[in-house]
Amino acid sequence: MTSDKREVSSDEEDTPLSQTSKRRKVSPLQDSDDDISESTPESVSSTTRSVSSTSAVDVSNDEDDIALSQVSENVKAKSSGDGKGKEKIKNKGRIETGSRSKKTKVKSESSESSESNQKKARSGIKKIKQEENSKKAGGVKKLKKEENESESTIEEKREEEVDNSYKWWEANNDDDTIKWHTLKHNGVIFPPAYEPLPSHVKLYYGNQPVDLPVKAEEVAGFFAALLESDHAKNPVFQKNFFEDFLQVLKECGGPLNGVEVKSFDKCDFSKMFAYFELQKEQKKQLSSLEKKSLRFEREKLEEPFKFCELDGRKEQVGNFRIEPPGLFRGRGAHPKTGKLKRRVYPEDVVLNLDRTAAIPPLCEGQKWGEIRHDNTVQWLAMWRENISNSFKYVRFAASSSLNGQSDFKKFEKARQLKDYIDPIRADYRKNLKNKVMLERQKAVAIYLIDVFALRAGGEKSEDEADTVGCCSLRYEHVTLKPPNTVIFDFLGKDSIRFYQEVEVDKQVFKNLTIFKRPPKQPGHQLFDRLDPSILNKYLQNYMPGLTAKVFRTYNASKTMQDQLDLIPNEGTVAEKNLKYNAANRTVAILCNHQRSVTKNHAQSVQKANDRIQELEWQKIRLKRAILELDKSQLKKRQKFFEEIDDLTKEDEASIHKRVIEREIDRCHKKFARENEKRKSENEELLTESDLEEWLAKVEDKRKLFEKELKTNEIDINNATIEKLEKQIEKLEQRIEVSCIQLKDKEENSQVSLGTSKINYIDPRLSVVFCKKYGVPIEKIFTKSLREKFKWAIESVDENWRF
DNA sequence: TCGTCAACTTAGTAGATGTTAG
DNA sequence: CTAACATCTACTAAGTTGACGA
Repeated sequence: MTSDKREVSSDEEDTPLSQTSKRRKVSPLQDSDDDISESTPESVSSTTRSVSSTSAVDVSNDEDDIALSQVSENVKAKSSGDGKGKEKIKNKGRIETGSRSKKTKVKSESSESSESNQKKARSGIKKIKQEENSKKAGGVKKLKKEENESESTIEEKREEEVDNSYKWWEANNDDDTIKWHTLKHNGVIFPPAYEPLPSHVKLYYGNQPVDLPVKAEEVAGFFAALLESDHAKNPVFQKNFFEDFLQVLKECGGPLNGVEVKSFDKCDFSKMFAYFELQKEQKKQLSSLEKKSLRFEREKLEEPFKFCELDGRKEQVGNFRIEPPGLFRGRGAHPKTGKLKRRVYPEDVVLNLDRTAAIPPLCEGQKWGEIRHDNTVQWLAMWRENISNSFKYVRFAASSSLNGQSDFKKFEKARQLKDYIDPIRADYRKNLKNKVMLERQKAVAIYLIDVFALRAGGEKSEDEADTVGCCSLRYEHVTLKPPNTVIFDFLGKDSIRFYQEVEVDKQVFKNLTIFKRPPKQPGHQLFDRLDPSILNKYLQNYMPGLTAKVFRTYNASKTMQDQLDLIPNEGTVAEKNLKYNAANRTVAILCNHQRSVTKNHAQSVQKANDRIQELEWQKIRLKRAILELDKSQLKKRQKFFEEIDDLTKEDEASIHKRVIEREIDRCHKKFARENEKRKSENEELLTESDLEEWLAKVEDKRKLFEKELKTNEIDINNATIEKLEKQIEKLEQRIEVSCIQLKDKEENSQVSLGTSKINYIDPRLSVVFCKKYGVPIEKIFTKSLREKFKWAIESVDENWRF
């Protein structure tokens, strides 16, 4: 289930060392590289070790640099010998995130004036606030925007339709700070109350059954349910779970039968686990009718929550169910993994809807945490979660107009980058030699982001998994191998490993060397003067709205376009589909989108290989048969018979064995199944002798194979050369198909195509591909993707290019 | 100027559902 | 038809980013 792709190290220890509340970055001494010697007023000291520069820009930084020696304690230092054993130096002064003063800003209510939004100012649109407007839903009239660069201004469509066929992409929707004018919905679905276990199912401590209070039993159950998963084997998970479990247990007065639960190791959850398994099994056993009616009930319950009304139109809601309580399943080496995720109640939930909307009813005695009317955001409800104290949102579905619009914007922005990318690239190449360290770091960072599709890499707190992106790369994540090879090895988002050995630009290599120069050491930031906000601010100078992540979108879509361009318009739909997937895969690899190999991947590859080998064997047999009919063929068609001795005797024997075993197995199964059926229909059962009979046939076959192996002679019952050749041809086709499928399977086993398809590849590329190549869109986009990308499907002709 | 954080986007996985080989 | 396998969806964790406040 879990693959080795995600690196987990649970042996991490926080060592409080310094009192500094802030993480300090370490900078190498000013660059003395040969390539910076021209003098500019700004020029920086070129003395290697001492900082003598008085130049404007970098002085202060240099002073920082001097302070280096003392800095190590302020630094998030990870000494890692083998990359496994990590040691964090924790910042003591960290503030507990929990105690934030909650300033509820009510944007929508407050007037125009408070919103100094540039976008608004620039576009000079009159905001139409929800209040002013809610009555005339749909009849929204906006002033036209004068400076919409790329788009021709389409006349505003004033549609009254209250269905979901609203085509926002045909409307002129220029303001996105106001997300809606009216918004009505029915709230959220809360998880069902906990149902206590039957009294015979218990946690055991040692061999004593423990009578847990209901609340504690629930928590124990969360763990029990995961008993056979990797989580339950993770010591951090166990520890966090157990702490929270004991806490809950204490709060409800301890076990009812006085057992003292102290040590995790003595807890035996297996009875509980077995019970859950049993329940699962029973659920599976239900008749299809029962299942159907259960499903029907569920649908009925969910129906009101599935949709909401936005500006008078019906739109789908995404995650309308509140997340149920459970154990937090953090990814990678998350320090909080296993902690109890508490139950969310109505009073924890903030609803967002318009002023005139009916407030969804609750049960007697319950009330919503807050009702808000904020039309500048696109969430319907939210609550604060207790693991990292952040918010969870109930939002629109992916197919909603609002999400579609932001998607569209995202891709348009990425497309826009086309027009700026050349100067940007020229600049960062140039700046690789900039005398100012900060500029150089920017240049290298953008290079990495552009070329290797790294993420921005924001700073993370100590109570999250230690993962990095570009700006947060540390000394130990980059290994330099002269002349210009770099090995990246770090954990990125979701603790997915990024490992690449690549050749880089000479100057980039040089700079990385500088960035790693002593006194820097493992644990120190490579880009000690950089963070995403600095980088993004810099990027904005090139193009409004340009940020680090746009490069990923741009490069992904650009790559896809290039790959699609290479595909010849020929072959079957299936073949084209395969080619599309290959293109998709290039992108996924670029973005490092991985997935874990499935539990039985190896096995299924083995199976497929066996299968192919068997086909080969059959083919060879047939060829031998031909030769038996006509020996002279061997000389005449050497090529045709070249693989005839490919299989060793051992290979052949093992194939025989496999085939025979499979057939025997099949006989047994068929026998069992058949009798099962007859039994239920009260027919006469097959007897053992029937089975014997089948097996005897297989045995005959086995003997035949055995003989064949000895004599090399094939039993040709009245086959002709022509017939044999026909069969061979068929086999060859099957072999080829199987090989392609296998290859595809192997290549895809660790690569996840979905993420790039959903988030990075401009869907219009896929639509154009389908149109041009006559591939049905259903082959490429699943139903939900077709809904999400409706705007692309309906708006593009086959000449469109990214 | 800086840190914080709300809001939105991107991410992999578990389990449901659909498909197919046998 | 059934099991095995592939595919899809729901779920929720984990990123990025701009706005905000001190």
